Amino acid sequence: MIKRVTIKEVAIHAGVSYQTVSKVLNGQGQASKGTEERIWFSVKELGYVPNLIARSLRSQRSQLIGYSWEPTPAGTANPILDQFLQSMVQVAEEASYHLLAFPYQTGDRWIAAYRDLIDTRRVDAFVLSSIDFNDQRIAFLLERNFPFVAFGRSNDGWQFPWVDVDGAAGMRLVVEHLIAMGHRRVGVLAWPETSRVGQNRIEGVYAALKQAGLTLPPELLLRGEGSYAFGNQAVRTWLNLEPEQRPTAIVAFNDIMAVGAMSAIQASGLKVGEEIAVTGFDDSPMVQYLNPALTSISQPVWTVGQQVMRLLLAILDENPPEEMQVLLEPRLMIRASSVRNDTPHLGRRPGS
Amino acid sequence: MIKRVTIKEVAIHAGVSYQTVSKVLNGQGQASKGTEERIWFSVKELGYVPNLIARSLRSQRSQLIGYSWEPTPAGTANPILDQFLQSMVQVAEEASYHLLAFPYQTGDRWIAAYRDLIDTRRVDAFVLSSIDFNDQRIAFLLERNFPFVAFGRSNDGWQFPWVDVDGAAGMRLVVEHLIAMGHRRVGVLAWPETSRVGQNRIEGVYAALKQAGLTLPPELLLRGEGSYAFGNQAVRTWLNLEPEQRPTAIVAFNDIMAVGAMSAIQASGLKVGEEIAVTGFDDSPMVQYLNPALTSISQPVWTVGQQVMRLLLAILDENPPEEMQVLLEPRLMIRASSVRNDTPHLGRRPGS
DNA sequence: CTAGTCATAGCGAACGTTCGCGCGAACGTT
DNA sequence: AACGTTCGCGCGAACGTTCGCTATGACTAG
Repeated sequence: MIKRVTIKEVAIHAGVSYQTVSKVLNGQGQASKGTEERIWFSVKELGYVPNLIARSLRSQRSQLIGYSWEPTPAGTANPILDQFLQSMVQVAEEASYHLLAFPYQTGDRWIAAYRDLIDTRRVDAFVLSSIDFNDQRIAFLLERNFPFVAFGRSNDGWQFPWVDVDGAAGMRLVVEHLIAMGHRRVGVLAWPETSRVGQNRIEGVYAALKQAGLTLPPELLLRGEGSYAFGNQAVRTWLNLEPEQRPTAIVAFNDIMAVGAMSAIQASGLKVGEEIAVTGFDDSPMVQYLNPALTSISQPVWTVGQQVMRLLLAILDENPPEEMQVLLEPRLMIRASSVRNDTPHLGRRPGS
Repeated sequence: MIKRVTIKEVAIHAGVSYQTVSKVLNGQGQASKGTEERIWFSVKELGYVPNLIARSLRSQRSQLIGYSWEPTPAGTANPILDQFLQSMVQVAEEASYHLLAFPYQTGDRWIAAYRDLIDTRRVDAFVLSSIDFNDQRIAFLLERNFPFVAFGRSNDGWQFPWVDVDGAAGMRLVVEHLIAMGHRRVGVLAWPETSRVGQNRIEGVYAALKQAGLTLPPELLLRGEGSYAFGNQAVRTWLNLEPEQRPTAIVAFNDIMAVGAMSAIQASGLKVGEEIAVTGFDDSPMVQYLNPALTSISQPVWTVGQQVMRLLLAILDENPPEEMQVLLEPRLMIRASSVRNDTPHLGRRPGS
């Protein structure tokens, strides 16, 4: 590798001390018009670029933001990773920060990962995702007073900066839509009770039902790990009920369960959309191409990523905004899986 | 933030010079058993962790590897990003390297991004993906003699380290499978001729056909941008041909085109799998749950990521292996979309 | 005319490491 | 007893910056 040109060589070339070059470069304005010009000329001439590591050593800032995320289990996709990363990286770069990816650790080894990155001064802050109740990462970082922003909420008692999508609002949209389509018995494929995200979403379901004077019978609420198999099995159970006991619409907390549900319905000879409505959550890229296309909730992932990073940069800049909590609205994507053919046009175009 | 403990404080605590501490820490073995123990004790006692930035400044290595990837267009998913990143990050960490993500740039602004990261000494190497013919990133890095490893091949004339999946082999597997299922007219939904990946794959198709004494009539080869719409439209065209002119099997170069194809077939009242076979490429997570499940080619993404990183680390370690080019075999996932119900069991279980 | 102010620029030090050199003591050899 | 080797460790310097203090000269105000 070629020898790099340093600030000292620029100084010699411009006939000043290297400290003066530094000042001009950082706009400290302690130089006459003439020397300033000479220095800038030398910089161009020699192709000088400041060494970020030396700068970091001096400033005690790495300009790096650590992020680690839960790998998706085999056979499932992470529908938001790409956008989330791209949006964060883009915003970060404008402030000459970069994202440092580090391995996800299970058990209690994650703590060593975070601690090491802090102690070695490798990162200035963290971004967290997949937040749950009593999230120990948050407890840890709060205790160490180390900067971070979370994608997702945790315990109500904890004060920390987060950006989240309003899952309750999303479910309200879905359920209101289904009620508008004439459904009265809605089956819900939900998360385990321990899930913070799941609790939020189920509240939205209850709220929308209540507003319409409806209830959710216990047998129409099934909780599971969000797999195809679970969705499929759950719906088979429901289809074995007496016809008037069956749900006429099924609301799944993710797309993959919805797909499992659709499959079970179709296997029983019923028509999804026509006879039983199905909805998902996340609006995974492929669901618009299913047959029928799946109604789903689309999260504003790009905005989430941007906001997370903007918030974090503001905090790092010692310039935190008033509002450290940002709640974003999801969008309902109405498609054929929840609309009967004889239903009039709804205003929102399905399919995109 | 709390004041960090430095090597000098350890030295004072252990009653030696800080340089001696450094030597013990790096196993230079210039210390007696006694002092060594004292130093280690002090390290534990004070909770000393070396400052990576200072170390970097001295060693002129950032221990960071830059990676930037093409964002997927809206409505499509990146089926391999998660695994690719996770596998790389995991291997990198074992050698105390980390991955630095930076924004993807279009036009010719990408060059500034790579140049800056090199010039500011922010990264020690790069990983490249989405490689094509005459890839200017490769030309640039080769010229600057800057370390990198590519996921994908480029011009045959260029010598550089890469890891790739044998797309030709993948297509041979698919086509041989279809031929074994009795198909003689295979329609191909391919990439544009300018695509390096596409060229490789189409060669596999030709090879398999030739071996079976078959040919690919020009009208059964359509090239496009890999979208649902393209796959859908192309198949509609084919279905308008005279019955004996139609393909009985359709091979798509990605899953989303295959889904478009399936949709067109089903819309025409034909049965996918039974009457027309369809296959995809990438084995995107959801395709196993389609109805019928889609036969596809699965890339060993995890292995690719590991090999890319191992190769890169070996190069950075000045210890490059003999073989700087690694070609990995994909797997054919046979599912219902390419198998008639009356076909005997095939040995490989569909569905996973 | 003198004292104070301001613009300009230089200098020393520091950030936290690692590396190479060299010194003194202990040890073994003749 | 004199000499060479080895071991253990300290010291100075360097990596490439930035920051704060100070020195110089010119200009301004009283």
